[in-house]
Amino acid sequence: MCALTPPAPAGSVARRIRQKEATRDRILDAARELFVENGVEATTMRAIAARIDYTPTAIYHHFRDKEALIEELCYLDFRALASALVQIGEIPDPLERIRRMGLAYAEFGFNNPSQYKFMFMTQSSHVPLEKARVEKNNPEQDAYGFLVQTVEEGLKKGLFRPEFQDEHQLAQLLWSGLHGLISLHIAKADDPWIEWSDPRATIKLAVDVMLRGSRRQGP
Amino acid sequence: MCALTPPAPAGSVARRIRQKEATRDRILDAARELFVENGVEATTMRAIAARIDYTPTAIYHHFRDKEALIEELCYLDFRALASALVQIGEIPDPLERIRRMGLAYAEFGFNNPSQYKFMFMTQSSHVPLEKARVEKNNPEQDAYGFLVQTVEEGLKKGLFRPEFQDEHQLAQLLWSGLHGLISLHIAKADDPWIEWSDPRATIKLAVDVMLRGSRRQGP
DNA sequence: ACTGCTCAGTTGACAGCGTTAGGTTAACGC
DNA sequence: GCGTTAACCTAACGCTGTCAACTGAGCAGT
Repeated sequence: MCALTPPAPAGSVARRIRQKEATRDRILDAARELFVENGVEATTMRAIAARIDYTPTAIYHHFRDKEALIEELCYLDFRALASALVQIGEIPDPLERIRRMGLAYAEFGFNNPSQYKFMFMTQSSHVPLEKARVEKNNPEQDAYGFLVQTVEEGLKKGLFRPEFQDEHQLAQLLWSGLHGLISLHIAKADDPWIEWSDPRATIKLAVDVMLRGSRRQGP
Repeated sequence: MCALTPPAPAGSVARRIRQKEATRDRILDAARELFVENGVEATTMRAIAARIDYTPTAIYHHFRDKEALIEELCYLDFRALASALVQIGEIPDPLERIRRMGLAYAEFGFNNPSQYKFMFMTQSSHVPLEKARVEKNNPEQDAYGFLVQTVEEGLKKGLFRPEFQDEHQLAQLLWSGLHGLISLHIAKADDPWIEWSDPRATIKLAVDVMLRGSRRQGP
C-alpha cells in the first residue's frame, strides 16, 4: 500500500487539498489577529476577508458561519492550554501539581486574553463548545478532566479536608477561584473604579489560600 | 421660597415631566425583561420599542444610545446589590461579615444572572461603568468599597495572615473567588462538558476555604 | 482534443441591526 | 391666537452576517 503510492501519488488533487487548507489557515490567522486586536464582536467577516484579500463569502466555503470560525479557534486554544498544563503533569505530589497547574493556567489567561474570553467568558451558545472536538479525559486535550483527575488523586490520598468528597466540586472550586481573578482582570482591567493589584502576585496568593483552606492539616 | 410655590405650582409642566419619566421607566422595564429573556446582545432596540408600542427612535429621546440604556440598568443593579450587602453590615466580626457578604453576593448573582452578566462579565467599554453615577465609598452604593472597608478592618485587627498587607489585593482575592464560580456557572451552566455541583453548596465551601486560607490561625 | 464535472472564489443581493435628519403634533407660556 | 418646546414618528443611512447564483480554472474520461 505504501509502496504503491510512493511520495506524492495524486500529485494534483493533493495539491488542491493542500491549497484549500492553506487558505483555511490564512482565514484562521487573520481572524485570530483581528479578534485579539479589536475583540470578537467588533471583528466583521468582511474585515477578516479583506485582510487576506478575499471576498467575505469565500470564508463560508471553509466555515459554516462566524460562530463555527470562532469555535475552531477555541478548539485550537483548548488544545494549547491542555498541552501547556500536561507538561507539568510529572510532579508527584498532587497538591504541588495543582499549585503549578494553577499558575500555568493563569499565565495562559493573562497571555491570551482574547482567546480566554471566548473560551470561558461567553456562553457556549447552542452547540456545546468542546463536545464535538476535544477528547474528554485525554489530558492532552481536556484540561478540566486533567484537573479533576489530579483532585481525585489527592482525595484518595486523604490530602483534603473531610467535607470535600466530590472531585468535581473541589475541582470547580479551585478552578473558579483562579478564573474569577483572570476574568475580572480581563473585563475590568481598565476600570479606574478598582485599584488593581498585580494580578500575578494575587494569583500566587490565591492558589496558596485555596490550597491551605482545603487541605487536611495546615502548617 | 417654599411658601411661594405651595403644593403643585406648575401643575401641567410637572405632569409632563412625570409622564416623560413614566415612559422612561416603561422603556427600562421592557429592556430589562427582554435582556433577561433573550440576553443583551439578542435584544434589539426595535424589540424594546415594540414591546411598549413605540417606534425605536422614541428610545433615543430618553437614552443616548443602546449602551446608555444598558448602563442605566447596571447603575440600578449596582445600587440594589450594594443595598442588599449593606443590610448585613451590622455583624461585628469582620470575618463573619465577609462570609455573610459573600453568600449574599453570590445569591444576587444566581438570582439575577442577566444583570450580573453585564455588571461584571463584560467590558465596561469606553466609559467606566460606575464612575459617573455611583458614589465611591458610600456603602449604600459601592459594594466593592464596602468589601474593601471590611477587609481593612480585619487587617487592622490582625485577623489575617502576615503576607496580606494590601486591603485591595485581599478584597480582590476574596471577591474574585466567588465571581469565578458565579460567572462560570452563568456562562457554562448548560455545557454538558462539566458536571456542575450545586453552585450554592460550592459557594459555601468556597467562602470557608478562602477565609480559612487567609486568616491568621486556623481552628 | 474534446466534453463534462468539481469546487474555490466572486457578484449582487437580502433582511435586520443601531442610529439619525427632518417632519408632525400636542401642550405650554405669553 | 402666537411662537416655542419637545415627545414622538417617518424614512432613510451605513453597517452587519449570510446566501443564491454565477464564473472559471483544473481535473477525469472518452
